[in-house]
Formats: sequence, C-alpha cells, structure tokens
Amino acid sequence: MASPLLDDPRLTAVGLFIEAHLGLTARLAPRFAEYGLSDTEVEVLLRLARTPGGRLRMTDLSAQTSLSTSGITRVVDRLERTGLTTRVSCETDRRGTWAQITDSGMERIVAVLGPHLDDVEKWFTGRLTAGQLDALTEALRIIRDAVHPDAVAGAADAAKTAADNAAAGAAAIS
Amino acid sequence: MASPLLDDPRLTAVGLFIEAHLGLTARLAPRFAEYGLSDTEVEVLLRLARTPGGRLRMTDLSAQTSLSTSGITRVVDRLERTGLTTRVSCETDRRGTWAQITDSGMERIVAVLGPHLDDVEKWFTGRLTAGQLDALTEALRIIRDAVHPDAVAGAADAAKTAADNAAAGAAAIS
DNA sequence: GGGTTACAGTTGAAGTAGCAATTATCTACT
DNA sequence: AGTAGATAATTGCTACTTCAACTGTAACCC
Repeated sequence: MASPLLDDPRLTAVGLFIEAHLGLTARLAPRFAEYGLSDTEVEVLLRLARTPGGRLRMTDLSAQTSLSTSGITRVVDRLERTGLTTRVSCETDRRGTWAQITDSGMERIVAVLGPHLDDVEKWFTGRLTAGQLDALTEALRIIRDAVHPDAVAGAADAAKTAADNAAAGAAAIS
Repeated sequence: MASPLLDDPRLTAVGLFIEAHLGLTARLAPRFAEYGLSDTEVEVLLRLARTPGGRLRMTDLSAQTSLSTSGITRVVDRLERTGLTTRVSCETDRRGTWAQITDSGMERIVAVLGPHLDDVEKWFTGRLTAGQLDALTEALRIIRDAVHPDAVAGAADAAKTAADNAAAGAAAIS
C-alpha cells in the first residue's frame, strides 16, 4: 500500500525548508505586531526605506514582494491610513502611482529593525557557524535566482527607478 | 536619513530565505492544482499517508502542520467533501476524531507525488551539488529544531499514535 | 490622426486563515 | 461519587489575499 515515494529524501528536504520557514516567520511576527505592523507591511516599508528617494511604483512593489498588484493596493491603503506611506501620482505616466514612505514610516521601520535583528540573530543567524551561514546563503541564492527571476529583473528596473528618483530630487522625500 | 540597519547582512539572509521559499512554493503549487489539491491539502494528505494506519487525530494534524485546529477542521471538511478523507470517531476518547485517509485519497496523493518530485528536482534539489544540498539540509534542520520544537514533541506523540494504530489493526484502513 | 492593443491601478466577489467562544468529554483530587 | 479544571473539536466573526472585471492612460501601427 505505502508508496516508496512517500519517503523520498527530496520530500524530506522540501519539508524541512517549509517547516523552518514557517517556524522562523512565526517567531519573528510577534515583534512586528508589537510595533503595530504585519509582516507584509514590514516587507513593503523595508523595500521603500531601502530605495533612494523612499518611493516605488505600485507595480514594482508587487514584483519585489509576495503580493499581487491587488494586494499591494490594499497594503498601501492600510499603510496610508496609519500615515506610514503616501500616494504620489506619477508626473510622467499618469496611470502610475508612487508609494512614498513618510518620515513617520521611516521612523517606525527603523525602530522595529533593531529588535527585529536581535530576533533574527536569536532564531536564525546566531544558531549557525559562519561557515554554515555562508553555505546556507549561497544555496538559498541559487534557489532564489532559479525560482524568482522577477527579483533580478526587478533589480534592473530598480536601477532605472533610482535614476528617476535622483532626477526628481530630494524635495519630495516627505 | 538612511539607517545602517537597513543594509545589515542578516536582513539580507532572512530576505533570501523568505524569497526562496516563496518562489519555490509558487513553482510547486500549480502541480497540486492540476490534481485538484491545494498545498495545505497536500500537506495533510501526506501526513496521513505516511502514518501507519493512515489516520491522525485532528490535534496531531494541527501540531504537525502549519494550521490551527480550526484550520484543520476546515481542511478536513474540504477533503471529506471530495472523498479523500473520512472522519472516524475515537473509541477510547469520545472527544477525539481521527482523520482517516481513504483509498481514493491515497491514490491521489501517490499520483501527484511523482510529478511533484520532478518539480522539486527541477527547482530545488537538482540545482545544488550533493555537498550544497547536505549543507543546506543540515542548516535548515538546526533552524527548524530551534523554531519549531512542536515538531519534535509531535514526533514523540506520533510514536504513541502509531502504537494505537497498530493496536486498532488493519481493519479500519479504508 | 484614429484605432487597436497593452498596461497601471483599483474594486467587487469569493475563498482561506486565525482568534475567541462554545460544547462535550476526560482527568484528577477530595 | 462529585466537582473543578483541562482538553478535543467545532463554529461565528473578522481580516487578508487572490482572481477577474473595470477605468483611465500610454504606445504602437496604419
């Protein structure tokens, strides 16, 4: 009755991957909640905070995160409602909208980042030797590049976006 | 304005982890859908299929998967509606319910497993050298054991459950 | 230029998840 | 035996996400 496939080591490997991810994110989420954020909101704020100019098009956000454009619309709705981001309409393409992180948003994400990194250290990076961490990171990068090419394409777009942002100047930062 | 924390390498490591996981599961899901299953349903069927006797208490399923007991109730509802599992009331504890995989459920999970493993090979294990895969697995196991101790405790319970199942005999298998 | 096609973002509807409350049952203590 | 507290499973409610449909704008091609 039992198929040998049920015990395939590849199945164990994926299972381990999924369990580790699930458990880790479950450990990290409470800290975000403490600062009034969900993991999705942190992801969006982080992307914006790391982008020169602090803003990104809705579509770019969608490509860089785990969310559909529809999902992005709604996260940005929530973030805007709490004053952490603002929508800025795009001058050169009137279909477009920038999601712009506000000063308040930047303060919030920077505030949560310290404790968050402590959590990461405690549950993830601190559990591994430097060699193990390097090996893990390398393997993850290979997988990521294979399964999520958009992130790479998005990086190319990001360069263009950064250039646009630079052109737009610092006046619009908040 | 930009905090140095925004570029912390630990942040990159977690990000890579999350992106790789997200991308991988996104690549694997369409195959499940092809067989009329969601990833949650596959997870539940797989746990049942691997358990001697093909059945597990709702609570055990909850501990071993990514779902709350409430979530398990609903997944098993769906699986039961499509005839892939059945509920069997527990003789020795009348509060309890077994989720029992049916012949149909077993056929379905075994059928999807072959193509699924091909996908896993294509997007995950096949991209890494044997050494890289070992290193990855080892690191993941360390993380998993740290963040998801329930899985270990659940294993102890599973031994007990297996004993119960053996006692119940083969008559109830389908 | 005028029309077709593609794209950015939003919205409505539906599905899936968790939390908290509820019911039924078990365990332990006196 | 009887009561108090824990536990198993389910259900109501709410929040979040996606898919598909829609609006407005841009790009292309004749």
